[in-house]
Amino acid sequence: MVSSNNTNNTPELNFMLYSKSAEYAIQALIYLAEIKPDKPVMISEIAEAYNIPYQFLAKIVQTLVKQRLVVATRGRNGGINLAREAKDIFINQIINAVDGPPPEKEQCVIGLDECSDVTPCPLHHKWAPIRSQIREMLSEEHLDDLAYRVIEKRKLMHS
Amino acid sequence: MVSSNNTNNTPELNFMLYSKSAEYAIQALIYLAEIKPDKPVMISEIAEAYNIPYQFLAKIVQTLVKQRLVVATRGRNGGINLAREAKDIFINQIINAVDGPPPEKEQCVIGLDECSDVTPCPLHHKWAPIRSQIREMLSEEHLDDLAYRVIEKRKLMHS
DNA sequence: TTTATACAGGATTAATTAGTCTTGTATGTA
DNA sequence: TACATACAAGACTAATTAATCCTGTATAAA
Repeated sequence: MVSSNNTNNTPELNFMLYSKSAEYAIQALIYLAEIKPDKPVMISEIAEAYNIPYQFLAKIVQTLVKQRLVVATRGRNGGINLAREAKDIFINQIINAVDGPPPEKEQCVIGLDECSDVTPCPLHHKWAPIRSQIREMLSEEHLDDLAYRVIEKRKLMHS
Repeated sequence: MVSSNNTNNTPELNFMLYSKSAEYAIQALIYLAEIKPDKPVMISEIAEAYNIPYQFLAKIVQTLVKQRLVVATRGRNGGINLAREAKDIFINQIINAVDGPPPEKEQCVIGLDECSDVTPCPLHHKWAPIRSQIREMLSEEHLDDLAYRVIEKRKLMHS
C-alpha cells in the first residue's frame, strides 16, 4: 500500500503496483518456481516459508486455481503446482488474476478527469512513459527468471 | 488505490503513487496556483470546483497549514492561500506533507525482505530505476508548471 | 471403510482509509 | 457589541482491504 490519511503523524509512503493479495500470490508462485517440485506443495509450507498468513494465502490460491495459474490436488499428499511452465507465467498475469485487469482507459495521476494524449493532465507527459515502463516490466518478467534470481540472491547472502 | 482482493470478480487495477488525501491536496493547491488570488480562497470554493468532499478537504487543509504549505485566514472573508510562491512548491512536498515522508529504506516491490543493490530482490534491477524516475518526476514538478498546463489544457478542450 | 489430511468456500472480524458531523474559535462587518 | 462567516478539531460513520474462522468435500493410506 502507499500511505494513510495521516492527519498529523508520520507513517510511510510507498508506491503501490498491486494489492497485498497479489504480492502474496507472486511470492507463492516464485516459491513453486524455485523448488521445482515433482509433487504437490502444501499451501501451509509456502505460507510458512514466506511468512504469509495461511488462511489468507489459501483464499488467494483459490483464485489462482480458478484463473488457471495453479492446479490444486486435494486430500492427503495434496497441495498445489504451477499450471504451466514457470517461463510461461508472467507477473502481470498473476496480478491481473488477483487484482483484476487493468482499466480500459488509463487514469490520470493527478485525478483530474479527462486525461489523454490530446487533453493531457498536467503530469501526463512525464507519467505516461513511466507507466508504460512499469507495465512493460510486469509483462516481461516471468517466474523462471524471478526464481533464478532469488536463488542467486540466496547464494550472495550466504557467502 | 490500486486494487482489491477480488476473490473472483473483476474491479480494476491502477498504480498508486499516493493516497486519495494527497491527491485532493494536490488538486486544491493547483487550483490556488491557477487562479493566483489576491485574497483568501474559501475551501468550499475549491471543494466545489474539483468535486472534493468539503469536510474531507477541510481536514486535509488543516494538515497543509500545519506543514506550512498553506496559510489560512479565519473568519469572514477568510480562506486559504499558498504559503509561498507556486514555483517553490513541489508535488513531492505536498505528498510528503499529507502521506508522511518516504521510507528510510527503499522497499522491495516483491515484498521479499532485504532488498538492496547488493542483495537485490528479483525485480530490483528493473524496478529501482523506474522508482527513481517517479521520485524525480514528483520532486521536479512544481505548482507553477502544473497550473500553467491545466490552463493550457482548458484552452485545448474549449476550442 | 475408516481416518487423517489438504484444498474449497462462505461468513465473520480486524485494520486501514475515506468521508461526515458537530462544536469550538477567530475575525470582519453591520 | 452582536452576528454571520470561515477555519480548527475531535468524534464518529462508511467503505475497502486484509485476515481469520469454521464447516464441507475430496482423496490417499492405514
